[in-house]
Amino acid sequence: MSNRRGASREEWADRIAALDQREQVRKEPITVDRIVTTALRMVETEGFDALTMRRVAAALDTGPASLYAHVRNKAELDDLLIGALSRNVELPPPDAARWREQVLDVFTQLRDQFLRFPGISRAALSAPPTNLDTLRVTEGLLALFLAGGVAPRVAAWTIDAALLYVSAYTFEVSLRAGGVDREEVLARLRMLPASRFPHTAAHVEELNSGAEHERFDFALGLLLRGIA
Amino acid sequence: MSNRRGASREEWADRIAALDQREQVRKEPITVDRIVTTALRMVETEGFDALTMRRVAAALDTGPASLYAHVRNKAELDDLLIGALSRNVELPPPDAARWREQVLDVFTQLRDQFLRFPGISRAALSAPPTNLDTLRVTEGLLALFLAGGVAPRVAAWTIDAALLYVSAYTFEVSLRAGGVDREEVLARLRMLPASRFPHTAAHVEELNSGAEHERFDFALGLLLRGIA
DNA sequence: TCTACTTACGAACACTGTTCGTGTCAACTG
DNA sequence: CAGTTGACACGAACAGTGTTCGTAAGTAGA
Repeated sequence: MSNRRGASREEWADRIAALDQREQVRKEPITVDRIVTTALRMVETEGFDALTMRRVAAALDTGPASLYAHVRNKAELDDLLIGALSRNVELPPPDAARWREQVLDVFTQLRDQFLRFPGISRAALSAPPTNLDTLRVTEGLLALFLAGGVAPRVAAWTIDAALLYVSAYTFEVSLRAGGVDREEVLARLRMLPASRFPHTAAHVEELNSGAEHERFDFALGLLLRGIA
Repeated sequence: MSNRRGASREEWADRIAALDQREQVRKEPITVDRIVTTALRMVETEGFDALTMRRVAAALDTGPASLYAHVRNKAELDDLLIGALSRNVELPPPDAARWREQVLDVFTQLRDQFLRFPGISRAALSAPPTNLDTLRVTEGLLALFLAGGVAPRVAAWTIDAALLYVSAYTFEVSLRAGGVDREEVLARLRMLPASRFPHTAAHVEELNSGAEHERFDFALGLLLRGIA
């Protein structure tokens, strides 16, 4: 069994293999943090649809099975991404005098974070309402509303509505960005028969107007203005 | 070539096979309508996630490839579903005196249609803005707003915001329905440390309140009240 | 009767998330 | 120091997904 030459050969091979392993494989063990940052970079550059367990694993030079030791699910990974994204939102100390302004600022930060990682708002809509990092944001928002003298229930429901709107808005914007362009939509709308779509045809330009985030500001203004 | 006996045998077999075919296969050819109604029933009973090309095909006693002769994509099928759903929405003739009431009614119809087909709001968010059936709904809404004396641009943007909200709201409700129950969420929220989440902890009950569609009515009320 | 054309569909491709069993290494224990 | 334990890594595979290709079959027209 123990041929001395054979053994020394195996040792030899092992040592050579160990040379590469020490420098490449064993250098950086897989951690949750590395998974999340890799996934985030992936979403940022290629969109949420391009985020698959296999591609994250490949970016970490391993197979998909290795990820499941650190992350329960793809859903949990999505949740972690939403958390990491939420941590980028800065919460201002409440200033009762300009609470509406501060609230709008937080929602705008959230909007920009969602747009920075295209398509991730779908994960935000699916995320459980017990994510600690998103709860930090709602806590901060609640502080601003309460400082402004808004009743707790009204504050809670308004925050809820605005968060839903921000998610849906950014989701749609992300879709449009990679899909059909505005000109094509406009051209098709102009083809509508005035007989069946009188008002739409008459106001096509206004329907399709709203550069940048005018519609966003309008909608949030509506929500905040409605509060007593 | 033409052996009479052999020929008659083949004919015989063909006729027997034709007996079954005439009654089963050839009875109902595949059409777009049959695909859509089958898919809708499937979404209604099992949710949008259960809607796959393969399962629709199986319900029609065929393979998935057969669907692609009538429907370009899964995306197009989704679009057709949204169209069929939109056709269920009744548009009232504008009555300037009670336009807000009428608008709320249309959005409520839309909400209930979305909830009737759980998860389909995701398709609604992804649907192109040129779907003729959804344009019919927005045309009807536009008519109501304009009859109420609302400026076209304000009307268009408010409709847009409200549609986004309805989609997001129904999507979330559909998720919660099949997922974690309210009690579990409440229990977890009650565990939050008051040191880090003072306002959230203080108003847990109000945050989680809102039976049925109270939050929905509240949000739409906010949007409509914000209009001059 | 023979041809042209639309429809139907079995099989396969390239993906997806996820699990099982095995391997391999590090650190604690005798 | 030797040996065992336990956590981590991962190749291979499973059951799905949307979609395409090439072929078969049936209907309609000449």
